[in-house]
Amino acid sequence: MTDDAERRASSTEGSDAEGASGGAASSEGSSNGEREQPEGATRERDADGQTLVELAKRRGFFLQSAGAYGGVSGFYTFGPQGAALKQAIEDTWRDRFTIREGNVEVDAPTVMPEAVFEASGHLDGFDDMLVECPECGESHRADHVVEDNTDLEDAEALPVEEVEELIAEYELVCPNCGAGLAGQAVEDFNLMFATNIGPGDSSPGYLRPETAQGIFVEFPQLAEYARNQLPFGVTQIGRAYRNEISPRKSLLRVREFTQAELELFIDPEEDEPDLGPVADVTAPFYPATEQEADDGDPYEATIGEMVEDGVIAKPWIAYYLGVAKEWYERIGVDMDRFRFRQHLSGERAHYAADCWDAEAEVDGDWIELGGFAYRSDYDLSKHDEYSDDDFTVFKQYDEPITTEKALVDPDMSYLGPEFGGAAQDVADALADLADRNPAAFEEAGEDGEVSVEVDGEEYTLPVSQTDFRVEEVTESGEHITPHVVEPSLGIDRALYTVLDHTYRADEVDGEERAFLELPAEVAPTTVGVFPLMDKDGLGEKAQDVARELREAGLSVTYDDAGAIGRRYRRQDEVGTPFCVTVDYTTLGEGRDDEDGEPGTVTVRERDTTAQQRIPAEDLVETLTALRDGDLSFDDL
RNA sequence: GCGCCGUUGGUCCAGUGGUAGGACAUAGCCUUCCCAAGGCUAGAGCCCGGGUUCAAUUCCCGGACGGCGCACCA
Repeated sequence: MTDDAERRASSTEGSDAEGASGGAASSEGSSNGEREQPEGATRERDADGQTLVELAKRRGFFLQSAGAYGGVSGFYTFGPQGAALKQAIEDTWRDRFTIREGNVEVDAPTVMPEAVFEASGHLDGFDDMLVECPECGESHRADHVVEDNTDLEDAEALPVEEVEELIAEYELVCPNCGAGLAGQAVEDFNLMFATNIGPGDSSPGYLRPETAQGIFVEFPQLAEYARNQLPFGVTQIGRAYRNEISPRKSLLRVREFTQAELELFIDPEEDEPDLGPVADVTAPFYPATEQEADDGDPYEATIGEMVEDGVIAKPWIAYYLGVAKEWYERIGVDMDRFRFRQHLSGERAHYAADCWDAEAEVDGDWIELGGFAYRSDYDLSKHDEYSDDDFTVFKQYDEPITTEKALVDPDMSYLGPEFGGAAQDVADALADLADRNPAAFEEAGEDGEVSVEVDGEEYTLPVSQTDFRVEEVTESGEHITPHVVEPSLGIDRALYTVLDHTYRADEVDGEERAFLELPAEVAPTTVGVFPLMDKDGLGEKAQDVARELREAGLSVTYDDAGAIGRRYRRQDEVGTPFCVTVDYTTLGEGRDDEDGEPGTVTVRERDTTAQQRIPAEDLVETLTALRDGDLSFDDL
């Protein structure tokens, strides 16, 4: 999982002259403009990063943490709006990837012992040595500099001091400018946050750099819960931590973030997905071949086509790309600024057969939103090797297989006195020989002798002492290590992208307006309730309405401060899709009778600012249906 | 981590070697029966530490934080 996308994007699209541009947004006029717009309105899509960060802070989406103490780089606090939005996004992810897929969710600790990360490879893989050139200032991987210029192959495993000595000894130079690196300090850094478990430092622990290991280490028990039936999927939404050298770009590059991951455990020989539900899903794809071609471009295709054409090698990956595309669209990511990009061969981990990233264009750069990797049996095999537990499942054959098998059961009371310390090794060698070459026993006959070699020494003994025999053995199955399919999505980046992609600026009655076109399902607040003015009992009535809506489970904001237009704009800026206003007509005191029936309220839609009058007693039903997408505003 | 630039009410900015001003926002009152209107009023700020100086928000040094570039991103 890399952020190569960022690098690639900024190098091909030119440096984004950042910062100063001030005003909002680039692309004029909206595509997808099926909604009616206020007359004369020009609607701008997309905020620049500065506008968005300012809105986020001012309106309570997110802000840098601990500002009172100078702030700390790479950590953000979600404010009231942001926490609600994040929760809503997580809820839709859970709905789609856990519930609707029939998977189960777990919640593992964020701190785990060192042994877990030895097995996972993070302890070595995340521990890099850097040396900086005194002339040109470029930083290089010190271990790579040593490996590339000496016969040493595993400099990464050496202590920092030794690497420094090696650089001096071989008079190694900067790969960039050729200046000598001798005497330069080699800086050690580990991207994992380290801590101690319990008192003292005898039990080191680390904050997990990804949530996945929390699932992998519990595989033996999780397989038990799944009654050892493949395939089964385990999901987790949780925090992960990486001590990034240089956090950047607001929420897009942070030190603590939320991942939503699914680990699907499959039998690689049996389990294939049903592509039916996603075969017709279209998305922009950017395969490796297109990226490497001089005139290559992303292109639109269906999931089904991509599998048929063999571009997506693994049907399981294709399946989850389809699921993810619909999910991203559901939470408000603009599909005109979205694509699936295949990892280049040099980019993916050695165990990954095929790997695709979901990417979104934000502020002119393509950023990684999530990764879809076929991880084979890599993770489970590693934990099987490093831990005491068994990370396989027993797979029953359709029919039990009965074979003739040559077996020995040597008489240890003979072998012991005869061969002393080598007795056990001799017994093992006999078992091995029987399996490989039973003829050695059969040809010697009951009264013959058989010989095995252990550590270069030949041991000979009578066949009669080995209890050699050929038996029918019935095997009902075998132990296999499941393969893992992993869709892994970053929630924070998704949230930032949604804010960026749903930001709109237009003009209503000559006044500028900024709003978030958030899908009703994820909007932090579903409905704002206002009295037209806070007098003559309007306030009391509106309070009643708000209370009733809250009791029905809707997320409601009540506001009676200032002019009505101001209150609409407040809700627009945090993406509240609907506002309800109680006026004199509601109370049955309408002064001009053109304006609706007594007992009705106005419902105003955020995106068009259009209004409809509906009876107050229908509000719960109507707004719930609007939120859930069972009713469109135009049908009111 | 290196380099360049920056940091002034909630937000965005102006300005100054004698501790600051605006816009928007916010709160209160008045007005107004539907889109940031108007009037009056109020609260709220010079990132932190050190140095120079009679005096530092301002000048110098360091730090933190931010933007950009480089590096890093298993």
